[in-house]
Amino acid sequence: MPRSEIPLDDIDHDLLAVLQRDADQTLGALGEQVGLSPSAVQRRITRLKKHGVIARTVVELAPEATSDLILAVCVVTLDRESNERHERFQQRLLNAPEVQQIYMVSGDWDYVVVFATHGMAHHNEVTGRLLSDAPNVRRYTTLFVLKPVRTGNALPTR
Amino acid sequence: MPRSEIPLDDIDHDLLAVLQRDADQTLGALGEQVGLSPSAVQRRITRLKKHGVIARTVVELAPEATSDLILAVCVVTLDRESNERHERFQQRLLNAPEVQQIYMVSGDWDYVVVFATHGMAHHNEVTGRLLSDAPNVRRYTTLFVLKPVRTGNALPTR
DNA sequence: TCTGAAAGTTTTCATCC
DNA sequence: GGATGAAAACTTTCAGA
Repeated sequence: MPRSEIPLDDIDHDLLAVLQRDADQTLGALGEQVGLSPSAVQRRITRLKKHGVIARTVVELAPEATSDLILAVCVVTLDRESNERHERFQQRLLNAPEVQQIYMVSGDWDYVVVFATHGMAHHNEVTGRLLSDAPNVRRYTTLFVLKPVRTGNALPTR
Repeated sequence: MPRSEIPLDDIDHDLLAVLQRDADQTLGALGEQVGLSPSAVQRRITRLKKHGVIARTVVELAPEATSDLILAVCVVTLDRESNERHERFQQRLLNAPEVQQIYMVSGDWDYVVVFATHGMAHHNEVTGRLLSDAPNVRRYTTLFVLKPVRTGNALPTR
C-alpha cells in the first residue's frame, strides 16, 4: 500500500473515528453513522486502505481474558548514541512477541518499551534477556501496570 | 459480552495470534493458516467474541498518514493517594480523544499516559488542560516520541 | 462435542446512472 | 454520491466422527 498524502474530508474523518472504535460492522451500518450509502462507504474504505491511511485491521483481546497477564512499561537508556547500537537494540526487541510497543523518545531516556507477559517468571525472563543482559543497555526502570485504564492505538484524525 | 474463563486449545491460540496481526481475512484464509475449515473457524471466532476473549475489532491508522502527529508519553504523579482523586483524574483523561493509552502503575509514578495530538500547539493545549492545570497532579514529565518503532496491543496468549 | 459440507442468507463488489 | 445485479462471504443446519 502506497502512502502518498491524500485529502480527507469531514466524512472520512468520521469514518476513521468509527472504524478505530469498531471495524466489525457492515457497510450499511457504517453508512448510517456517517450519512452515506453502503457503496459510498465501501469506496472510501478501499481508498483509505489503498493510500495507507488505514494500515491494518486487527482484533484486540481483553486484558482480563489473558491469564496471568503482566503489563510493564520500561524506560531504557542505551550506553552510547550510535545508530548501529540503536538498530541492534530495536531489532532484538522487534523479534520478541512479548514486546507490545516500542517508542524511541527524547530526553533523559532513549526508549519506552511496553512488555506483555504471562506471570512474573516470564516477565523476568524476557526483561532479563532483552534489557538486563543486553550489551548496550546502560540502565532501565520498570513501571508495573496495576490497571490498564485505557488501551488502544486510536489516532486523532483532525 | 460475558467474560467467564474459557479453555483455549492450541488452535485457539494460533487463531488469536493471526487475528491480532491481521483480522481482514476471509474465514477460508484463516482456516488455511490454523488448519481448519471456514465454518470451524467461524464457530471459534464467534465463541471467542461471545466470551469476551476478543474484545473488539478495530482498524489501525498509519502514524505517517496522520498529519503533524505528535506522540508523547507522560509519566504522572498525583498529589495524594485517594480513590476519589484517582477516579476523577482517570475520568478526565478518558473523556479526551487525544489520550491514547492510560496505565496506572506502581513505583515512583502513578500513571503512564500516551498522548496523540496534531502539532505542538495542540499538544500543549491538551497536556496543559489535563496535566498542568489539573488540580491533583503533583508533577509530570513528558517523553516525546521521536519514532514509534512498534505500536499495537497484541497480547501473548500462552 | 467438535468437525466438515451443503443450503440459505447477507454482505460485498463492480458497474451503471 | 446512489442504485443495481453478480459474486463472494458468512451463517445455519445437519450428518458423521
